[in-house]
Amino acid sequence: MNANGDGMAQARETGTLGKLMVLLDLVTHADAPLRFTDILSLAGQPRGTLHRQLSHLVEEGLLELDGDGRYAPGLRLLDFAARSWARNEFRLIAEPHLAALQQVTGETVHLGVLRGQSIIYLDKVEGRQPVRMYSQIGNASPCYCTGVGKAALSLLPAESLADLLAGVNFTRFTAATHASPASLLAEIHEIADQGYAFDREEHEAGIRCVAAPIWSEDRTFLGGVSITGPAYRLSMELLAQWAVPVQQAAGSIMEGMRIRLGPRR
Amino acid sequence: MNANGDGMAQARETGTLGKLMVLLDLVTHADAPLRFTDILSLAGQPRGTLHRQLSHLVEEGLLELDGDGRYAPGLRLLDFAARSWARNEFRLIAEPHLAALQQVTGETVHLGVLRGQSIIYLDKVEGRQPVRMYSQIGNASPCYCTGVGKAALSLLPAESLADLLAGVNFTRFTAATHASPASLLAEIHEIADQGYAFDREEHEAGIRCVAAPIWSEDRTFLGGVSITGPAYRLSMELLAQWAVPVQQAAGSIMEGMRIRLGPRR
DNA sequence: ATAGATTGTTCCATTATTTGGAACTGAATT
DNA sequence: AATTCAGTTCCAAATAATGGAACAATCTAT
Repeated sequence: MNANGDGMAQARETGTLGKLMVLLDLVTHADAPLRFTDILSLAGQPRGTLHRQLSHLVEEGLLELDGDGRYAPGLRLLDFAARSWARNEFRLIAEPHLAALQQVTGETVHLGVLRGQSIIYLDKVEGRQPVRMYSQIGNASPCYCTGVGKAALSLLPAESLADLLAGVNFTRFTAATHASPASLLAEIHEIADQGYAFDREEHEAGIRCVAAPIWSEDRTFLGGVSITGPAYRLSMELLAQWAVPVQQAAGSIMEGMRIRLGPRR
Repeated sequence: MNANGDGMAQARETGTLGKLMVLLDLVTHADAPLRFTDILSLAGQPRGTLHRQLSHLVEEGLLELDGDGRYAPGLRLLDFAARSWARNEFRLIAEPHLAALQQVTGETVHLGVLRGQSIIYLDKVEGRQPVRMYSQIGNASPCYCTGVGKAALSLLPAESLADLLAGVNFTRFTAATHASPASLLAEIHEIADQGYAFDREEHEAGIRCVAAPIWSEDRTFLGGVSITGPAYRLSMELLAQWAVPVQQAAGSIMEGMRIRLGPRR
């Protein structure tokens, strides 16, 4: 049934929009296109209501309904996202610095921002092979097991950090994934001291990274840059050496933001 | 089925959602982030109403409000789009055929779908240099001046075509852009006969392409594949030769759809 | 083929949300 | 200090969303 697991996280105050977003989330997070009845049981809404809601989403192009009555994410989302990405100021500022960092290390470079409890990857510069485009960009990953995520968390004041972690559901992706707030907190203090973070195969087995935090003057904006690669090629010693160039890249990006965005607020 | 006998074009029946989408459109189509007052004048809504609507969009992450009170597209759109793209069945089916076509010609290959009066580019395989990711993917381009667009239009029955063109605003991007439905219609008949379409620098000066149409059995789904490149390298003679491989790729993709999606619809 | 179950769609009185005018706050400008 | 301008909050009235129930269209198992 509507086994929502832990607690009611849906205390949104966005009225009609909030209800529709829950549906959009359901459909876009599903592994395969959903039938009307699938959504019915997941959303727990009356049939009539759900039918109208889905119709509206389809009419607006946010969902698509195929001939077999299956609902899939709509292509209008792509159009919105393309614009959102192309004009994103932070990404535009960071772009050249990411490319430079990739040149120096030869490995894949990521740029991410903290949104809620997730890191959203805004850009990626890969080494050899051509990019499979949305492979990582736009992806929302957990903050507690990614380099960029932990770097961003290390910037938060203790109280906000506690609040944020209280809502996190710790999924163990690998043997190295932090399983509780306690062990994560200890590492985050360390990260705050040294100014960079590692991902020791915590999100994906065989993948390591080193990341440095990026923040705005008022600490409203939290994100990071990282260098990622396979563990067989990236020893922990090598990663530790790369902490310096990653921090420098982060510094350059912050400088770029200061200049471009001005001394506001 | 649109049993809409009378031609109420713009009257969307999506209630609250429709109004919010207008705002999202405004903000994502703007050249720069908009202030509250900018949106106020564009949207023509009462202040109180607009304020609540924008707040809801921000709270849901569809818009972002920076410290200077400027509204920009939200990053949640990226997350939605990444999923929408990654799981898109049509794109997954077409992917290998696009790569093959790129190998044969060495030029950039595009995959697009007709949505309303626009072509939305779903994928892109580039020749040499690494892809700048959202450069084209997700982009919505006019149907009347792109190869994929004209190929898709050539599949429409006369009446639907007339209806669609009635709503098109013919912007002349270059000297070669069709300026009226009349000249476009003539070319579309030709395209329908021969089974492929050219873009003779109609959208962007110096850029040519040849495209072949793709459709589902019931002609509900219309799209196309194209090979695009600079005019100095792609003579019209060369493009004409490539009509064959492009049509073959389109055929393979349609075959893939038939197998994967079954004889339904 | 037929009955019965399942799935999807439409209707409409009730209920809840949205609306929009107006009054309020705070910052920038004169 | 006075005046505009930009943004926010409030609440009765207008409007849209809700959800139960009836209806229609498919599927499934005799």
